[in-house]
Amino acid sequence: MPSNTEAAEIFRGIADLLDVMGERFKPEAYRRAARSLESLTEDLSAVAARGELRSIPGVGEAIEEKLREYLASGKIAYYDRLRLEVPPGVAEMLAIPGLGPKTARRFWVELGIETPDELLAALTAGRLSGVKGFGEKKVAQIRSAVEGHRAGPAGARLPIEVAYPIAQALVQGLRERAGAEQIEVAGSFRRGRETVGDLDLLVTSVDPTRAFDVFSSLPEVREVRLRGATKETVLLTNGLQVDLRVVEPAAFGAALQYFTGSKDHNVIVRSLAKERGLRVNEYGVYRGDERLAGRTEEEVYAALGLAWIPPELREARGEVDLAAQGPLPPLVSESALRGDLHVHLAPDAEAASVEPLVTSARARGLAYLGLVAEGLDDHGRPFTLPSKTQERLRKAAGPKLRLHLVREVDVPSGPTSAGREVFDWTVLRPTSRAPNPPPASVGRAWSLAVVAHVGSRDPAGAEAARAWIQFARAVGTAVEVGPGPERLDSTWARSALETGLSLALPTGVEEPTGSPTGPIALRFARRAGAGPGQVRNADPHAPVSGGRKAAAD
DNA sequence: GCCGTTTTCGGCCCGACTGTTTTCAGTCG
Repeated sequence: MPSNTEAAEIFRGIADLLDVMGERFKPEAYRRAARSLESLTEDLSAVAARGELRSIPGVGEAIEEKLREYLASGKIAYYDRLRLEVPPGVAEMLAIPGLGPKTARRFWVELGIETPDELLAALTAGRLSGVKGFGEKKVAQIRSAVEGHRAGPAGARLPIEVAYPIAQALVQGLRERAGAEQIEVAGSFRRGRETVGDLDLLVTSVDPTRAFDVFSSLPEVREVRLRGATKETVLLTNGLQVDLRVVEPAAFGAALQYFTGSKDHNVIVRSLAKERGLRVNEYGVYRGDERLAGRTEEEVYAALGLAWIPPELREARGEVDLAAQGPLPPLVSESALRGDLHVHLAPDAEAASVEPLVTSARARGLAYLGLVAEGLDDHGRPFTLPSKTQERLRKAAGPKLRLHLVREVDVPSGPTSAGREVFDWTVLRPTSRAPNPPPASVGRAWSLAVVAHVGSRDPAGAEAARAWIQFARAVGTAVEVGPGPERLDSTWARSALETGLSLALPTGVEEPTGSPTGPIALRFARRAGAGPGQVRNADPHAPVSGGRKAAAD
């Protein structure tokens, strides 16, 4: 079964092989097409059926043809041919840090080394000593990199919810001890991508050396990879790579813009600058030698005639063209969230203290909570919130925080309509990975519902997600978006918004302060382009009082 | 191989860092 992901993988494979063959621009062209395919919300075959493959950024005549071939046969002959020319182990060597296409090619052509294993053997046998360009240090560096590569697949991307607390700890450490003034985590972390390959930290400081010293002595840091005048790269104990850059305040905005990316976004921004006789780099926007902007991102975009673009949208999906026409429509923000539609108390809620939940809800400025009063606990056992606990909660909440009772129902196996009068709304929880939603008529038995607990991180999950989004559309419910394998990510959020659905965002109100659920869910929604009007819990009124129209669809 | 209200040909981001070098090549982001 052809898939967008597989097509992207093939293109990346082609790019690697072309790299080794010494091609200059083709590899990047194939990689660009691969990135586009991955960010497509729609299935490739559907785009092909409409004859619109060429509308995908980076897809031209030649790549369109290869995509058609792939959809028809599952294969691309060009790729197979390249693989005959270049031994697969040579391309694999590109995955070794510090070893690029030029070096891999030299190993292959000049020394007959075709795999990482053969490279290690050659190093051990001393075959590289005396070879031009390979001094003692270089040999040691390559050896260490090859061994690291063999030990495990380094550089696996981390889910953002795993990276989030790490980033927070690093930022806090730097802020407290390094005398850093402005600190920001840039890169794909700031764009709110589902996974991050590394972290890019950016600080302003009058004393870069001190910042680097403090940074490399943080408990999370295992080793320093490199240190220059403006940049330090370290490896954390968990293997994550982190870059720290120190810039002067006058360039902070430009550096932040530059290192937030994405790559494709920056290419577009820079070529636009060129058209206008300007030049953009990480220090600022320049006309000749004159720096026009650099202190803030707003300033940088403005100097190019653009409105500021939220980081989550910087993915080269037309956002630059929009920003050239005027301010972008506002995205949902933390302060826009007025309630949480789906809050769980711990299963032993009878004993649990309810005050932290109420305090946390107030701190977040929430006006209402939809508390799951009946459903299944983490182990799938039926669970009812004791009425005593409900009472304690109501008392603690007071008049400003409204409590609503919510029922969480397994679909399609759970009950249908009984109990409507007791509960204010229903959370639909598809049974694990069920790709088979019930008919929409069943779903309409609820006055309002939120589809939650739909994951999408594997092919089976993706199929289920597609089906449940269709179901939600037919029923007129919102779908929950957020981090973790049990929620829809930003790509699915975009897909849901495109079909006219609204989103439900968890605020993380029931979790300890600083937990990543709320902020990440918000980033995913923003990444999908959601405005406040498209988020159900950005409505100041709980869905029961003002939102029955939502069920009408 | 892609792309185009200056181009259907001739561009394609560019600066930091390292190592091996005596002025630069390779890699990375």
